[in-house]
Formats: sequence, C-alpha cells, structure tokens
Amino acid sequence: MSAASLNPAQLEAVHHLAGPCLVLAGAGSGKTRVITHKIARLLQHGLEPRQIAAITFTNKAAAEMRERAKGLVGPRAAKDLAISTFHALGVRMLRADGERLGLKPSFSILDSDDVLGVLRDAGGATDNKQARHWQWTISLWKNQGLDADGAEAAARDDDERVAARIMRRYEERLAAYQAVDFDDLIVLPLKLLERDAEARAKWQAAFGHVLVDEYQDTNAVQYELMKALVGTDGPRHRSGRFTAVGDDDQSIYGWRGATIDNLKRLPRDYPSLRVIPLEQNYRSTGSILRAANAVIAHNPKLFEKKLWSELGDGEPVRVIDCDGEEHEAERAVTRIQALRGQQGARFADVAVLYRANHQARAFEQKLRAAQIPYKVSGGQSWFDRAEIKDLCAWLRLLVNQDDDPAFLRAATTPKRGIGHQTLAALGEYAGKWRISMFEAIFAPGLPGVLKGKGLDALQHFAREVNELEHRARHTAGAEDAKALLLEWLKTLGYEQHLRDGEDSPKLAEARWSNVLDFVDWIARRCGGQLTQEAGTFESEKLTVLDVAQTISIIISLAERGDEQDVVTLSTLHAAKGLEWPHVVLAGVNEGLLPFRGADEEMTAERLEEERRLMYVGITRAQRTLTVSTLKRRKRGRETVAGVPSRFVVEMKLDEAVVKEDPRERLRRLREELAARGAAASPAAGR
DNA sequence: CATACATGAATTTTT
DNA sequence: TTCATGTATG
Repeated sequence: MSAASLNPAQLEAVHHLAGPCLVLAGAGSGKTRVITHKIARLLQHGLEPRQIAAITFTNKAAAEMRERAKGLVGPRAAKDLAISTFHALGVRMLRADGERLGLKPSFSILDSDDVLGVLRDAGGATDNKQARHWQWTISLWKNQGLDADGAEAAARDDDERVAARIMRRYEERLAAYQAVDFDDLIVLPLKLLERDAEARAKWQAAFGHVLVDEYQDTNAVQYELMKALVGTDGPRHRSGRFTAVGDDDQSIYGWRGATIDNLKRLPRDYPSLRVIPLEQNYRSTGSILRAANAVIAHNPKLFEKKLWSELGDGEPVRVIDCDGEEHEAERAVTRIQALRGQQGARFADVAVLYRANHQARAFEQKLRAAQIPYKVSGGQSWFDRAEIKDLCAWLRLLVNQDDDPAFLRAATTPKRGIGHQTLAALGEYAGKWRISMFEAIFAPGLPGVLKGKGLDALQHFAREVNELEHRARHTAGAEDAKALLLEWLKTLGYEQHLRDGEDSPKLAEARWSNVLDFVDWIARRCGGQLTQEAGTFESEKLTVLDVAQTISIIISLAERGDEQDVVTLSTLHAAKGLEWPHVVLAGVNEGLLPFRGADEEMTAERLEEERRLMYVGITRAQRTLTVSTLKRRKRGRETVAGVPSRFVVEMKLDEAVVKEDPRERLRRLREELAARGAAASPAAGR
C-alpha cells in the first residue's frame, strides 16, 4: 500500500478503525483514494472482502469504486468486496430474508413506469400528470420513513390527504402483487432489521465495516438502514463499524429527499464519531478555489472546512456577459478554439456546464456548426437501449454498408441462421482481402471458404438490406416513412423476437413500445419541417435514408464520445464528481442559477442548495474557469432582461477578469471610427 | 371517436 | 422551441 502518498488527514481517515468515522471530503480532496485505501487497510486488519460493504448511489459509482479498489487490493479481493448501491444491497437482503416480512423470494421490482400504472389504477385516474404527482409525493413520504398511516397524519392539505389515501391503496396492491418499488428496496430491509432480531444479528455480523459514499445525499430511510446495519454507539455494542464519506457543501439532492439532517445527526447519534475534514485540494488552481470558497462562505456552516491548494494561483476566473443564449454558445465555441490554439487543450479537456437540460440546445447547434465534436452527458439514454440499438444498426447499415459493427448486429438480430461459424469465416475472408463484411458476401472467392446454409443466409440478408435501402431512398414524408418502417419490422419479425428474448411479457411490451416510439420519432423527422442549420433553411420532406444518415452521425458521435476527444455538455447535477481542465459555467443568471420557478418563493434552504450547485460547478474546473451570464434571457416566447446571478458577485472576483467579446470590441472600435469619420456607413452588420 | 390545431408551460435524476 | 393538454371539428 502506497500509504506514503496520503496526506496526514487522509492517513488519519484510513487508519481510524477504532470508532465511527466521518470524512468531510472537500471537492477534489482525494476522497476515492481514502475509501480504497481504507478498504485495503481493513483487509490487512483481517476482514474478509465480503465483510466490507461499500455503499454508493449509482451502479456506475459502484463499478468505478470496485475498479479503483482492484488496483490496490488485487482482482481476487476486489471481486468479493460487497460494493453495491443502497438499492442493490436492499435487493440482496430481501431476496435472502424477505420471507420474514411475508414477501416471496421471487418478488418483482416495479420500475417507475409500472408504479405510474398502478397509481393510475389505484387512484382511478387516467390523468398522467396527477398520477405522477402522487408518485412523487408518495416517494418522498416513503423516503422519510412514513407508511400510509404516517402519511395520513403528515398530510397538510386536501391534495396531500388524497395522496395519502391513494398511497394506502397503492401499498395494498403492491402487497397483493408481491411487488416492491424502488423505495421499498430501502424501506423494507430497514423494517426487516427493526422487527426481526435474528435477521438484524445476521446482517450486522455479515459486515465488519460499512463505508457510505456521498453521505450527504442519503435520505432519512437510508440513514436508518445504515444505522441498523452497523448498530448504535456505545461500548457494549460492536460500534464504530462505519466510515461515512461526504461533503455538506456538495449536497444538491435535497429536492429528491436527501437530507442534510443526516450529517447533523451523525455526531449526536454517535458521540464517539471522529470527524476528519479533507481540505487539501489536488484539482484546482488557487483562483478557482478562492472563488469557490467565497461563494460557499455565504451558506451557514455545519462543519468548518476551507479548501486550499498547492497548485498556485493560475489564471483568473473569467466572467463574460453575453447577449443571449446563441451569443453565449458562440463565445463558448470561440473560447474552446482559443484553448486549443493557445493552451494546446484537447476537446475532452473542456466542459460546458449548465443548470437545466434545455440550455444544451444552443451549444449543440453552435458546436455542430463549428464542427466541434461533443457529447451531452446524461442525455439521450434512449439510444442506449438494446432494442433501439438494434434498429439503429440496421439504419446505419443502410447508410453505410461497410459499417462492420452495424453489420454484425443487424445480421444477428433477430437470429436468421447466421451464426458464429459463418461470421468467423466471413470476417476472416473480409480481413484477408481488406473489404467490408458486407462486400465480402458477394465476393467471388467467398463460396470457396463458405458453403451451404450460411452462405444462403448471408446472401438473403444482403438482399434484404439492399431492398430496404432502395425503398428507404425513395420513401419520404411522415406517413409513408412510418408505413415502411412498420412493414419492415414485421418482415423482420422483430416484435416476436422481443417476446422470445424477454421472459416477462410486460417487459417485451415495454420494449416494443420503445420501438414504436422510435418509429414515430423517425417518421416525424421525415415529415416536412423547417430547419435552420448553419444558416440555411430547409423545408422539404426528408427520405427515410436521409434521417438514417442523421441518426448514424448522432450514433457515431455518441459512440466515439466515450473514449474520443469530445467536448462535454452536462448539467451541474450530472457533473458532480467529475473534473475538467477547462470549464465554462453557462447561464449564471438570477432565475436560472439560482433557479426560480414560475411563482415559487425562494426559501433560504432552496437558495443554499442552489449555491452549493454553483459551488459544485466551480470546483469541477482544474485550470481555467469561465462564467458566462446573459443580458437577455428567453422565458417562453418572451425575452426578458437577464440579471447576472448573485453568485457571480459572491465569487468576489477582480473587475479585471471581466472579458469583453472580441467581436463586440471590434464592433465598438468600428463604431468609434464611424463616429469620428464624417461619411461613415451606418450599416453595423447583423 | 380520432385527429388537428391552439394554447400554455417550461429544474435538477437514480434506483 | 418543444411538449403536453384541451378544445373543436370532421
């Protein structure tokens, strides 16, 4: 273990095994290193890998933590570590012991859509909006540990009283179906441990130490579950068996039930708690950290913590004031190009962060126009779905028959008599002659290496592709496009394929409905529409092939986005935990950041969470930070005057860092020149 | 009953 | 600008 590479605070956190431990990990302070080193330390101390539970919020975070641990403790130990999300841990507990709560081991887990259906049914409503509202309310109640009785007591108005009644019926139905929702995956294991001493003893013994990542994001029930797993404080208990790692300044999920009370209560519930702040930041320059500290200083403090860095001041934070969203996007593009030119930055070194998804739109457009590759993080998970990928493979193949990955997917889904052997022979032949697999099908030499059914199936497939390509080329308009696609799906037998592949008919149904949505989406794009791209207007019906082409481009952009050199566009929420050398914080305006809804009042808590969001944004930057504000902001149809966010003021920057748009400067100079010259032309451009 | 048009409203996201 | 919901019409 390279303990020497840990700073004193990190070392203390890693070595403190004698009691409960709260690590206040400031942004960029090496939190993951502490967790993985602590895992290694616990192993050294004699714990088995499976006795170490590390709990995260997302599967991605869990996978990353296991990966990081692997580097330190080796693959064997890493494999057995009980690293999982809260929910996955809940599933494990319920599958093992759910029967003690009257739950069949084969209980089913409802996803958000299922829940909506049950609620619509239970509430006798066809109204999705209403059902969604109930879903939200009920989920928040469950996250606070309330059951239907509790909810009834807690309901403050008629709306909530109705929701509480619906909740009772909802819970009854879930029980009848032997089904649980996502919230139950926390609530029920907690119930199990509270009610069943035997189960409690078993699970407390199962884990020698519990680490909780992103502790500030836990909700009331998750905290109770953690407590039930590690036991209460005191000399007679096996206490101090947990390490909570979090940062109160980065708590940005209050709106979905996370409560900072969990941080306040921790020292009270565990008097022997050791609180260890990690304040040395290894990520950002001094200028960036000063701005971050200055902003967060406006929030009331739970624990004292101030980030510092040895990296030097670096460049000052820039503030740029833009005319509107388009102008903002243009200036971001200029900035990206300048960073590439002057600092040798790669596209992947830059991120544009914003409060709300719709802000990505302008940036996408301008980046495309400037031929800058980008990815929108968290967006369009649609294309990740297996069934959508299947169809996209076909579309890509239509556009480019030499796309071998698309070929492989399309040729084998659904199964059509083209198997391993056939594909291996085809691939080898194609490789030898340096042609695509599709081309190889009709190569004169292929029958020499591949005969019989395999060859027939390939040729049949190729003919199908060609025919579809021909028809796609000549089919335009929404209705014809839809008809063509549906017919093609029928020929493919795709719906049947989904039914065969999925064990639950309900799941197959959902997938098929995704497919139909996708067809509609393509069809809409085929219909005549007015598009403005790079300054040109188009108003014509597109062919299916045209749209397939667009999709291919989107797909390849998205695919390359994973490992290739692309700019990141992301919401502030989705950016938490990530970092980039250069960050642009966009739309830092009153009303947007801090966000204020239509006629909502801004409570102190809300404002503080928005401020933490700003703090998260600032601390994503390693070397340079650009904050942009809007002079004009669109809200609905109207354009309203933009007021720079109070957070910009709170950064306490020098006025010198406010940058003027080079183009603006040029225009101003030109105007000055024109004013001086007698016969100046008033044409000021666009 | 289904489609078409108008009108109004617009966070953040994971399991 | 888009999306969803409501109303009006065929």
